[in-house]
Amino acid sequence: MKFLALVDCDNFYASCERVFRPDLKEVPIVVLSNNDGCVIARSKEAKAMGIKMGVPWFQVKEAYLSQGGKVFSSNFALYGDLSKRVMNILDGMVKRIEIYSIDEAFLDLEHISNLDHAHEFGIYCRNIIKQWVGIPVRIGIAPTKTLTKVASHIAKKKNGDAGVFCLSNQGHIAHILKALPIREVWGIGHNLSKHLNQLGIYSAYELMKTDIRFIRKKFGVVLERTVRELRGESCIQIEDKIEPKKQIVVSRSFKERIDSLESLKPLISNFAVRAGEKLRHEKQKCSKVSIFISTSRFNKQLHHRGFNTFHFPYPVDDTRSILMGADRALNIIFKKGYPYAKAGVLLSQFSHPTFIQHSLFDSKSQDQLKQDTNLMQAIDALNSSQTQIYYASQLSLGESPIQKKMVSPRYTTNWWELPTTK
DNA sequence: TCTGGGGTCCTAGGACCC
DNA sequence: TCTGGGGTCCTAGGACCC
Repeated sequence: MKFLALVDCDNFYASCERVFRPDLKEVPIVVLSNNDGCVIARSKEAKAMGIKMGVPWFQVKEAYLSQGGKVFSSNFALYGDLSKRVMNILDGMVKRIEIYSIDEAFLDLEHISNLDHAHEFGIYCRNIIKQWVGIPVRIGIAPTKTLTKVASHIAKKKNGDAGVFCLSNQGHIAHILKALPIREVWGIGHNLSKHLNQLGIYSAYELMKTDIRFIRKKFGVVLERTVRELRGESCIQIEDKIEPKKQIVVSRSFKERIDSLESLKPLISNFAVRAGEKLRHEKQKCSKVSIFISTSRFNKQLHHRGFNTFHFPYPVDDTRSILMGADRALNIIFKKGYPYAKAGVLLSQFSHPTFIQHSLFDSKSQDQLKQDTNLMQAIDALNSSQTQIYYASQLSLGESPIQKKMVSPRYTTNWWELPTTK
């Protein structure tokens, strides 16, 4: 039998905050989104206090803090670095690994054919990661990706267990799926689960037993794959090659509402500059830049969402072009009198930079294009060091519209913020 | 008063062509 | 000018994920 494993870090952001703060062992921890808006991670203790995922911070703040809970703004420099360390360890243990998200990876256990050995391997992995990085993980082992997700879900529920759960024989799988609501199945979100419930399908077991042609006809190929995977038929492969991105998004909610074009422009410029950096980092060029702006979802009276795309005549990776396109698109969608709460820049339709399609009307010579590339490289190099340089249209330093009041030190990625001992 | 950010895939429908 | 089917390409929108 062939096994896959899903390695999933427990309460990842909260666990990261704990790595350099042993004093916070067993203390409730929550981590907040940008602007300290809502809760995006909770430690086991915070969950036990009834703090829900995604809940607005202001709603729970008082009660939570008064009970001794600890809170952090998100510190992605730290989380990203600790994630890399975990993934590096896993990468050294198997031939094929798919890093699925910042805190999850699928492993191909092709070297293991025996269930007991798979279980032992899981425990070994878990101990090594705990010892070397300090992050607790749980591991689900099963014949398909969807079933490893189920196994990992069970491992989470079974507190005090080894944190490793294997799911292999049909009888055992059926038994587990009977007690699993479809909403918990990977690939079944809020809408699908409502729809399926209306058809009388509530448990993962009932879904698994539903006629596959009916599923395909009524819901399409995506759900069909899920059902097959629940039956133990592997349909979703491990993607161990890193595919180039197909789009890049930079977006933020604002601390305060913005209703003037003059205030919005520098913010959009900031997003566009950041998007350009990401694009060059990916070694891509884009043919489209889109801008979106929207009022708060919760403001029912003054509601407006704008979206517009600027098409470049040929693929670009030059920030100055992106800024120009972004500005044009923004001018088209902006409407006066609306309190905008969020905006973003989206780059898409990528092509590799060595592929240069010349425009009929483009008069730039090879030398000029080369100069542009050099300029961008120079700016990127400066900005990744201590020095920062800005485009005129960007917001000046010190006026960051994003609020982060309770961020922890970047212990592992910044020389000035290394942990110290007394 | 205050409600995240960054992705992917699939499908339906329109434009255009023969 | 109208008639008709079928194919491709593109886009917007909806669903999902962490």
